Amino acid sequence: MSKACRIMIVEDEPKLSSLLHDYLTAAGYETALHADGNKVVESVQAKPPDLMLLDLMLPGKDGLSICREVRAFSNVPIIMLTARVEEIDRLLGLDLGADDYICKPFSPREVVARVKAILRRIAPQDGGSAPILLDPDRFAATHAGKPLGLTPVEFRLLTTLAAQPGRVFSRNQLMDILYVDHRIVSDRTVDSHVKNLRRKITDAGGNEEWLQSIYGIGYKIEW
Amino acid sequence: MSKACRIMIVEDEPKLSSLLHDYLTAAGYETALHADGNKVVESVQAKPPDLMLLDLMLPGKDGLSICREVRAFSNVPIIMLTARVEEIDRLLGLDLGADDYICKPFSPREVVARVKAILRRIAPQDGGSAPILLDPDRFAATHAGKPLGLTPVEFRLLTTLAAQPGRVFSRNQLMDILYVDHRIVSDRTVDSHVKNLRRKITDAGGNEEWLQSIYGIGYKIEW
DNA sequence: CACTTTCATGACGACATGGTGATCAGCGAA
DNA sequence: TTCGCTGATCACCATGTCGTCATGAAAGTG
Repeated sequence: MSKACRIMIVEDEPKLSSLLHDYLTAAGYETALHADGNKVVESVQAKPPDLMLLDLMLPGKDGLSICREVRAFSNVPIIMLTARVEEIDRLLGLDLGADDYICKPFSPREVVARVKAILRRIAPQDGGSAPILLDPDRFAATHAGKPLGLTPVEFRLLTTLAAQPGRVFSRNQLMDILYVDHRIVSDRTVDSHVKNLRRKITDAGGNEEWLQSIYGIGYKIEW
Repeated sequence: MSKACRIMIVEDEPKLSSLLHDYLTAAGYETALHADGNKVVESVQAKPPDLMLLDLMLPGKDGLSICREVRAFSNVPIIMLTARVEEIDRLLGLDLGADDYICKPFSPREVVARVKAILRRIAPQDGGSAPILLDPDRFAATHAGKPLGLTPVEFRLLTTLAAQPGRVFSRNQLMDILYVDHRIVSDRTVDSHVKNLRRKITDAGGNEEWLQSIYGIGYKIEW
């Protein structure tokens, strides 16, 4: 399976937390739940998530303190959930170091959108999640230090897919991106490049399941 | 009720944008204006609007690139504004992921009507009432985090029904939507797909009564 | 209740799709 | 030129998916 981003949800209202869990899971994230503020900081220390959704009002330790304490040792992105708009200004003034603030009631889609936005923003510095490193400048792809030795087309293909892990690209989309001049090539050409790419990935010690085909749809990267 | 929806208008012609602003405001929406394409993507990331009106030809970054970049992190509805009818076909072929295309010159009333239509269409998704979540990008349908593992036909069928919960679709309507090429298939084929879909829904812990048959009419989703 | 229509289900064959290796053209370097 | 590399296409096979049918159950009708 994949190494999806882990989102920690700290929210005492069960309906809200399960709603968030469902939407985030559907968007390809893993979730970790805390219904009160008691063990949150320890949990973040033990197993740091990739992002935190932190309710302000909590039984046990409140979100404000949690945010401060976490910030003392971690730069993990934090989105604060607040009950009232007016609070946001106050929180901004406190300079907690949270990355975003969302006011209840919120649409789960909006939350997912902001999560995606933040994770995307910090993605470049987050090299840990992707087992294959891509360096456009050097035109080099490496896995565990081993260079894959990709051809130009293979490199563009991998870069495209890896830019949005989990998203499925149709062959037409891939060809549009691979060939800016919109030349007409056979669908099977993509298959061929995928085949070669998979071989080079496994040759370098990678997992061939990283590059998955979705029957009747296209291809995606999942790690 | 929820607060007013924010519509982002990206249009370099001042007369047009102020016209759109006036009509949308009159219709009860808030607006955010961009006269060129330079900071649009950043703005969408920072404060996602509920819908975007995006002109194709822009100073700075063009609408095509903006659409692609926004789609990389957001499912916000996008309506593209184009100068010529012929362009629409080309844009459709590029599979940008825009939700609608409007050709200049357009009547502001028409734009407002389409905006309303799209926001109404996606509104149900915001409620969080749907127990099964659909993500076209990932080609993923999940219930409580569990993936259903749908085939392309099943995914289209479920998407169609779930887009308008409660509405009954006849088998002919479903076939029309499932097969753009209008091939002739037996009515019973729909039954088969419904059967498989129901099984996968229940396998994932869902309720098989969600997908109901209406005797003599067709099928509907009810949740 | 008898009869008809409609639906659910499992099985099966036809077909579409994906994986793979072979082949060939284009192209630059030796 | 020949060689080697890249990239595009094809043929073949395996597998997944789809459409249809037969059968029995359920729903509607008179």
